[in-house]
Amino acid sequence: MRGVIMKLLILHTDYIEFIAKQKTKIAEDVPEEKRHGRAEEALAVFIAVEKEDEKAKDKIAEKATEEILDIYSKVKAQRIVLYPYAHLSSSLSKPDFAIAVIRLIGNKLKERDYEVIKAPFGWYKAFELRCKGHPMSELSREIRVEEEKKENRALKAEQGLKKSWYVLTPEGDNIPAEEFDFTEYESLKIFYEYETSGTRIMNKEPPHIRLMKDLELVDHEPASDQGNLRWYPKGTFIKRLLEEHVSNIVRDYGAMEVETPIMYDYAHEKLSSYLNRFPARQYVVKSDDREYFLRFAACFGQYLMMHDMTISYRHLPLRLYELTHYSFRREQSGELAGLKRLRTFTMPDMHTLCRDMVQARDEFLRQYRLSMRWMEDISIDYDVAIRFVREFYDENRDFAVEMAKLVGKPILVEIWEERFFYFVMKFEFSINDALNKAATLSTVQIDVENTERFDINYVDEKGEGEHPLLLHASISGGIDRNLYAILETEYLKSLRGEKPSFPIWLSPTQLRIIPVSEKNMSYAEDILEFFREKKVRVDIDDEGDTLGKKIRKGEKEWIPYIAVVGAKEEENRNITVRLRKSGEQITLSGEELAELIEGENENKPFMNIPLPERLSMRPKFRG
RNA sequence: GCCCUGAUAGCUCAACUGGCAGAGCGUCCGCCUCGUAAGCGGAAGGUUGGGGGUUCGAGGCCCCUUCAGGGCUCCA
Repeated sequence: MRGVIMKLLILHTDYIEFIAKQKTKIAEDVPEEKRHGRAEEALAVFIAVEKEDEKAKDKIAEKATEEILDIYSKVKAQRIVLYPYAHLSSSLSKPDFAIAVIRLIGNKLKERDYEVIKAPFGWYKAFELRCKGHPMSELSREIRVEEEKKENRALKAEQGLKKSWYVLTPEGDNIPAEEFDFTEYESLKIFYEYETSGTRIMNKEPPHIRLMKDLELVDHEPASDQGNLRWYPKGTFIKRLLEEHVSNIVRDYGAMEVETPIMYDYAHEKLSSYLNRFPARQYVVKSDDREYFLRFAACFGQYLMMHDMTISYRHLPLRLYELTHYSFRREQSGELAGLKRLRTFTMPDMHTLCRDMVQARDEFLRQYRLSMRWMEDISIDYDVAIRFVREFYDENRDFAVEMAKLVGKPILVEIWEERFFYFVMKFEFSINDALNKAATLSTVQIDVENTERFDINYVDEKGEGEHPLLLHASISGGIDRNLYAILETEYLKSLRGEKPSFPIWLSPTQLRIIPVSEKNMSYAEDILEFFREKKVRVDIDDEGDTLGKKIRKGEKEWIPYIAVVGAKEEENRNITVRLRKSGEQITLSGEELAELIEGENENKPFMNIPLPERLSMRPKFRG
C-alpha cells in the first residue's frame, strides 16, 4: 500500500520569524533577501515530504493545498509560511522532489491570491514563533494519496483545462465560435455543438448496428468481453480492403512498415511514466508473476524501436508504420457503441521523427492531405477541427489558415491555454452520424514530449545527439470506425430516398448474375467466368427462386450491378444490367460493363469475392 | 464504472391482470421454370440469455448474473 507521502505540522501563530544561517549540501539556492522572513498572524506550515512515488506530485500538492486552506480559513489566519521541516519524517523524499512539491504548493496558494512566504529548503535556520494556543492552533496532518489504479491521471488535469473555440475560415478570419454564423454550415454546427455540449436526448440506437448485422458484416460476440466483435466474411473482407488501402497510402508516402508486440510490462520504467499521460484503462495479461498491459496504439513498440535505432539528421523525416491489429482500450462499458467505440479495434498508426518545427509542419501538412484523400476514397463528408496550445497557435496562425484553405470550408479551432497533453497541436477529421453525434476518424498530432521521455535521438551535423519532434498519425483513424462512418452515412442517404451503397471497391459482390430460368444457366456461367477473369467480383444466383425474389435479394445486399440473363441476352450475346445508383436498366456487352466497373476500382486494392460464387453454396451467417 | 431499459425459434417480433409458447421470414422437402424488390404447399425448429426464489401454476413477480441499447461520465 502506498501510504503517507507528506507530513504537515500546522501552527497558528502571532508571528513567525526565521533566518537561514548556513547551507547544507542539499540547500536550494535562494537570493540573500529571501533568507530571512517574518510574518504576523501567520499559519506556519512545517512540511516533510516523504519518500514516495513522484507520479503523485500534482495530486499530493493539491491535497496539501486544500488542507492548508481549510485550516487557514477556520482559524482566520492572514498569511501562510511554508517551512520545510525534515524532522517530521524518518523516510524523506529526494530533496529535489521535496523542493518541487513545496514550490508547487506555494504557487497554488499564490495563484489563489494568498500571501505566502517560503523558508529556504536545506538550510540550517534559526526560527522563533509564538503559537496562539487556541484549540485549533496546533494541528498535524498526514496527506495521503490512495494508490490510484493504473489509469486516469491526465484526465483529471484536463478537467481544469481552459479552452476556447473559434471558427477559422479559408479566408483567414478567426471568429469566436459563439459569434459564427453557422447557417450554411450545418454539419460544422452539429460538430461544434457536440464538442461543446455533447449531451442530448436521443433514445435510439445508432442505425449502423442494425445494418452491420443485417448485411452479415459484423456482430456481437457475447462469449467475449464487451466491445469485442465477431466479423463475418463480408465484414472481414471490407475491413481487409480498408486496411490494405490505408497501408498502401502510408507505405507509398515513405513509411517503413514494422510490427511490434501487443503487450508490455507494466513495470517498465519508461512505459509507466508514459501511461500516466493516458487516461485509458488497460487490459491486463498475467504471465508467470508479471503483469502486462495490452497496447492501446503502436506508440510503445515504435518508441522502443526508435530508441535503439541509430539515426542521423540525414534520415529525417523518418517514418515508422504499423497497422495495429489490434489496439485495446478498456473503455467504460457504458461508452461502448457498435462499431463506433470498441475495446478491441484496428488502427493504422504512423510515427514520424522530425528535425525541427519547420519539418514537422511540413510533414503534418502532407499527412493532412493524405487524410483528405482517404476521406474522399471512402466517400465520406467530414469536418475539420484543429486543437492548439495557445502559445503554439499564436506562432502558427498561417499554418491553421492553410488547413482551412485546403479543405475549402470553415474549420473548428480549439485553443488550450496550457499544454496538458504531450502535444502542442493536432487535427481531427470528424463525421456526424445519423443521431447527430460526432466521431473522429483521421488525426495527426505534434508531440513535443515523448522523444525525450523515451530517449529517442538523432545525431545532428555537429555530431551531437538531439531529441527530434514526433508526429503521431492515423491517416484513416480506426478501421472499424470507418465502417461505422460508411454505414451511418449510407443510412442517412436512405432517409433521403437514395439507395444506400458501398463504394464499388468495397462491395463484396460487384456484379450479381441472375439467370431468368434454369435454361439460361450455361450462358450465365460463361458470363461469370468472363468477369472473374476480368477481376470483377461476380457471383451467380443459381437458386430456385423467382426472378423478382432474386432481384430483391440482390438489392437487399446493396449489390451495385445486377445482370439478368435470359433468352434475349443469350441470343444477342449481351447483358442487361440493373444499376443500383440510378435504378435504370441498360443493355451492353461484357467488355463495356467490365470497363465500367474497372474504372470505379481504379487505384484501389482488389480482393476476390469472399464467399462462394454460387449462392446455392452459401450458408447464412445470421437469420 | 454508475443509472435506466431490454433479452421469447437461425432472424424480426407476438403472447390481456401469473393459466396449453405463436406468426412472418429463413432452413429442409415437394410443386412451379418464371423478364427486374417477396410464386404455391408441407415439415422440422424452443430448457422463453443463465442461476436461484415466490406460487397449485412463472415468458410475465423477487434476488443474483451475462450480454445489448440509451443516459451520465469518457473518447490519448
